Amino acid sequence: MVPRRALRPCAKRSFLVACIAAVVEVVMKKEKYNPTVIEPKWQKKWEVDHLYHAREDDPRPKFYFLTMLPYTSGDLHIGHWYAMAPSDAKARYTRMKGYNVMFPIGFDAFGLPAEEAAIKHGIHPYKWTMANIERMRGQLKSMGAMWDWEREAITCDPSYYKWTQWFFLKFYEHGLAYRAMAPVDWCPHCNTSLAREQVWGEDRHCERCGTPVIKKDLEQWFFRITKYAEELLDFSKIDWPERVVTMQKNWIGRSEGVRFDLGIKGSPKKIPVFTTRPDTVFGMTFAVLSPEHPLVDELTTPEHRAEVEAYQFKARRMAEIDRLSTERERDGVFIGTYAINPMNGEEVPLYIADYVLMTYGTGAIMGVPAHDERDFDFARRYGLPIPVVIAPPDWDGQPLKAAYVGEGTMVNSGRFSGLSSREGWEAIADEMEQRGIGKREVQYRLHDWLISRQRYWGAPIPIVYCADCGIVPVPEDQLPVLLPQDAEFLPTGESPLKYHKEFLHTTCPCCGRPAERETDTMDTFMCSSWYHMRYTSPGYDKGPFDPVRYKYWMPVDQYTGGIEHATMHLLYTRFFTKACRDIGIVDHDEPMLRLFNQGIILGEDNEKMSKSRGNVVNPDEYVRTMGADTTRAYLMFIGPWDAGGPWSSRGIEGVHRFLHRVWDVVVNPAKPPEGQASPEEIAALRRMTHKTIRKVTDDMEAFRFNTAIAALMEMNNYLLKAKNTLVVHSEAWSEAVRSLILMLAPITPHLAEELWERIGGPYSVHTQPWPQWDEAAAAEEMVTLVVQVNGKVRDRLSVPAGLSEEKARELAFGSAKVQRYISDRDIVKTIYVPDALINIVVK
RNA sequence: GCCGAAGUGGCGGAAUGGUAUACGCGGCGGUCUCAAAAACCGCUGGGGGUCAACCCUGUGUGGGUUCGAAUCCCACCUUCGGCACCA
Repeated sequence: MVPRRALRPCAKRSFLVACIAAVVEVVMKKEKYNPTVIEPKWQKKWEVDHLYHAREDDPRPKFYFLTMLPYTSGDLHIGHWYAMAPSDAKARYTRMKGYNVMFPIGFDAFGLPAEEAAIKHGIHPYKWTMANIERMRGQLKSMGAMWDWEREAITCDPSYYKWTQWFFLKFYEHGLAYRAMAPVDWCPHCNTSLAREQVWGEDRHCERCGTPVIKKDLEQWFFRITKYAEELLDFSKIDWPERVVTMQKNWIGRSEGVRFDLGIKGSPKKIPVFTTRPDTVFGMTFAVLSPEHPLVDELTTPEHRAEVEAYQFKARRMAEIDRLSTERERDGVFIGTYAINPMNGEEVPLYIADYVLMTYGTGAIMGVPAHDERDFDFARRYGLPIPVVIAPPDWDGQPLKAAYVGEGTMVNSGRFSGLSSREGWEAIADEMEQRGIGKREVQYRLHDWLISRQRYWGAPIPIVYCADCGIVPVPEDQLPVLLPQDAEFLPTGESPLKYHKEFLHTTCPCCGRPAERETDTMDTFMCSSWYHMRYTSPGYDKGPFDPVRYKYWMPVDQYTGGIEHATMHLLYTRFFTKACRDIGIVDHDEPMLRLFNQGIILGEDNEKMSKSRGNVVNPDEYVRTMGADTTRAYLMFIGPWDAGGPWSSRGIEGVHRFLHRVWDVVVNPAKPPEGQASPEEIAALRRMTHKTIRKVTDDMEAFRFNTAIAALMEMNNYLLKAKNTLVVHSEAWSEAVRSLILMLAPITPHLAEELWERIGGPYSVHTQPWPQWDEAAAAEEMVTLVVQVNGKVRDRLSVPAGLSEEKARELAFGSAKVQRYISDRDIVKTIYVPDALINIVVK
């Protein structure tokens, strides 16, 4: 409080004026909208009444509405609000439409930031995470969303990760989890390996910290997601945004081709290669192995060995360090051996080059410079011939200046010459298959999912390594493998588990002799791949979920969240479901039937919000000053939800004013003299009400919150004018007010509940059915008929709806404004769009 | 480079073949006030006009289809997002 004497004279005066105004208001009984009072009041009541607890014995059809769970980073920012408030509005709307809606919430609680905090501030990750959850719960509750808190799940809780480990064991048992030595992406800052999906951008940086990654050879655990590559390309059972579907398709990267064997001069060995262009095989003038190809050593002749090994060394260093160069030279080294083209018996030099990746196809390719850009560059560099075998449509027979990768007519291709490249593709593939030297094959870009993380704060991988028994899964009845509480966090970032003797040393579950535990933990995306399953029955302890309740709720009917998870969480969770189905744990194919991706909320300066830019919006502040309802409604009003957009502190004030005016319409209607409004006035009011219900219903269905709110604003503006007229005494007025409150309920739940109570509605507004519109009441009696001459608007006429064409034409031709443009011209024709427009075409 | 989305007043946006700019912000004018703020009421794309009627023009740029195009087609430009030698 400011001491009284600190007030300057003018401040003193305005204080007095404010006091007088307040007194006047009380005397006049004009009550003001006060969200800071009504919001906590209703939140408390809803909680006490378990208003949002979803039950399985409800007779209405079930609807599982889910929003991606938040990560326990510590503070709820406006981005969380943007993801959750509109989603809550849609869930509430769905409930009012007659569904038994479950809208759960939980926390994604494992992960690096907790561990970083431990290293930096000496606070245990568990404590840090739990404190954050406590704080976030309070912030989430201030939003007034209809979350069923009784279903809350926290992924770092042993009662949760026990089942994460259980899923791992099931996957292992069914051959879907395996351990392999592989060159993996390693973040030198986070000191852990990463899945391919977590490495981003041109410079291949770590998704979390931005540090460029390096390659490291490590023994790691993988999930066999590639087994599902083909099925994951099938989106026919789900209704997901095209954007996500495209991204997943590209990520999986299916390509059809032929795998065939190249011969080797002076050796019975074969080199399998993969190509998507078997039609170009006669244009092969060299072949290339990846530097890491297992045959390199054997096929390198002594006189080339030194050079080859130097290149291999260089390639390896490149893979580890030099990842920033975008303009990579396509160089390589001849290894002294010749490969044989099985189609024409030609001998071609065999190279190694780092543009051929060991991780795709067979790690070896045929080099067809005329019809592949990379091969073209390579052949140019080493002076290799570039014969054309697919003639471009208007080819003049001259050497190509660039690779031609399109379709054309086959030339210089033996008996295949003259075929179109498309026909030749099939013909050559057929011949290779008949001769037993090749086979049609589908390749995917997708790699298996690397789940090992060399960090502490994750679910331990339930595996024991025994000198005698090898890899031994921890038996189910010994789950969970608990994370030790007393771990030491080293600033080197190395996993504390490695140095925790009691954790590391154990006995083999198989033979009972001393053995060591796996010290890596699981990728947190493993935890979030099944959290939606857990929500169906969170306390259940005989399995990850209660099969009966699971069957009732699953699959998720509507999922919402950010697009950034398109090729990570959203792909993993689909894989997870399919894997569980094949194991027999679940009986459906897809986890989430419909998906909606919200956009990103930007700072007031139209830039991405960040502390360094100083453009971060704190939702708590707005909740304190303007209320949660205003903040919710404003976020929905900014623009289309999937587009995101910049925050505006002026914009939110506009929405706040709107809510004040709603309050004014409902709580403080004027008192016009007694009397009856005219039938026309009543019809007009009803038209407004029913048109608005129709518009808002359509918009809510399609997630168009911005235009729904605009329609409610229009209706309220109408009511503000009407409230001084006699219509306030009519049933149409009560209907209008009721409808307005009901339509606001999903968007501004506290305000709606308060107003609903004040008009005497039965508690709660959120259990009321959504209002229905009457098409007849919504229909316009008079419409504006636009009169055009040659497509230019020349007049606007107010006419009764449903006007006949003849009558419309008569009126249009009767218009003086129109006559000016048609009087001395020939009328070619008229076009009539009922209740909208008439266009007179003249010459 | 390839793939995808999008370009509309001063700003966020609305309109997906038929009145361009709904709704909100901002701005201008007014009411209330000693004054200001708040609130409320008007006006508000640009240019012209005897500032009235009215006219011209206008949805990234240039073409096209159509009686009529922000909307459909072609080419280009810009911005954002995804992919990164995937044979």
